[in-house]
Amino acid sequence: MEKQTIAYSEKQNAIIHSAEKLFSQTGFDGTSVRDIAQEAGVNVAMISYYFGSKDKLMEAVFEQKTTQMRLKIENLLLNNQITHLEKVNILIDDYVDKFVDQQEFHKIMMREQILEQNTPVAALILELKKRNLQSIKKLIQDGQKSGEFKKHIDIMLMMSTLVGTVSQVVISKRFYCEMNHLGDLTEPEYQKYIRKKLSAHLKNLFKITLTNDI
Amino acid sequence: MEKQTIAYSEKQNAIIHSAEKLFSQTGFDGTSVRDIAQEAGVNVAMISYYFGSKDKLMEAVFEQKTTQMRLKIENLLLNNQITHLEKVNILIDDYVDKFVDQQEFHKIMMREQILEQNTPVAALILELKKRNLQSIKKLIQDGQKSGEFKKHIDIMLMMSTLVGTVSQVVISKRFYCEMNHLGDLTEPEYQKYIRKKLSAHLKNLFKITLTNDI
DNA sequence: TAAAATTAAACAAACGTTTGATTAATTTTT
DNA sequence: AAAAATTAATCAAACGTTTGTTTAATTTTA
Repeated sequence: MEKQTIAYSEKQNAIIHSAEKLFSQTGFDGTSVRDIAQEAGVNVAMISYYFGSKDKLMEAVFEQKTTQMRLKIENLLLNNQITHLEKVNILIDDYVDKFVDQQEFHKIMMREQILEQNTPVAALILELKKRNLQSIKKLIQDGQKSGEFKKHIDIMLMMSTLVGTVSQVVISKRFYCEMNHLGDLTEPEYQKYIRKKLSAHLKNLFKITLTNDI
Repeated sequence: MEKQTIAYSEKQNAIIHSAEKLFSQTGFDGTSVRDIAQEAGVNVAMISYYFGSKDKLMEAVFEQKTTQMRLKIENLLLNNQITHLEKVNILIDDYVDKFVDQQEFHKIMMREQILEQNTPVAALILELKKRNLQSIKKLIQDGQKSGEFKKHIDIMLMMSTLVGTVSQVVISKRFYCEMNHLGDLTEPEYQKYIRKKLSAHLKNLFKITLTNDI
């Protein structure tokens, strides 16, 4: 029984979108419902009217985003035309793209993870991470059975390196630009740049960690 | 002209310590000055009296912590008895220890980095990161000159992997325990466990990335 | 006794939410 | 088809709390 995606009206989408933007920029507690209403161009009351509360609005943001957020691993696992390392590489690119494209939402997610709370949102994050980890575990184990990958691999640690490296680079944009003298890059230019860098860096890390090749 | 550390009274230290704890647990905006005062066992007015404002209290937390936070790299660079890779390994352990020991403060730092603001606190973080990166750059370059390290190394990316992996593991404690069936570990036991895991994992990553050895 | 520390009380401002009224569109009844 | 009833959307205003900060009085310290 799949949970069906709720169809929102234009105004509801405007509210969700504005909330995502402002939660990302100033945090949940740092953003007032009046800020959100103004950004979305609606009356304050509409937030309670449509979503019930500020907390429920946050949940709505998560419900909508997490459904788009799942890695495209299920189909990938069935493909027999490519090696397991190539599958890993595709996953890396997929993850980097998702994080860079949806970085506003990912910043919200990161902050929520740091707060160790038992909110519905925290449960959603945990569920998403579990699902992704299980799929990747399967992929790695297949690679091990075929002899393509090493035997002893700590998948949790490798995932932490993947997720951690990407988030670190994305949230350190200012620092990264200043240190590498990239000051004049526009946002899309910077995104293109780090996407490439991150992809190559992580593929290399995974290759030398997973495989027996030099 | 070194900025001298301010000597705080017992009550002032209690306030700073409580603020650090609560900011870490519920965020800056999610923590009220009354919460802090109660946790510290002082009157609300004492916060304004001693620190001027809630923002200034946050700065005081940072001022105090960031001075303890610098990597012990300066002395390390002068040591000629050990290889450059051994120096890198010491740095990794130092960083892992600092992050795990001071994880409350590190969580505050992470959240502040995600908010892209131009606060005094953001400036302090940037300064700290710059200083650490410069020292590590020096260490890597020395290793390259001696032929111990490869020629083309993206130090920013490697640092992002170090910082990112550690933070990811620390903030994902619940997820990590559940996935690895470590539910019954006490906090110190868990810390000991991930400290060891992280250290070995990162040393391995750095070795195969930096050196020409297999 | 002068200075510093501490307190309860008060402050305006901002917070999330609710209210009652109004509009416009839709449905039901005549 | 006209009239009446119902519904959903929208709004300004107000609600009761909580926010960070200040005041003025009191106690403690030196």
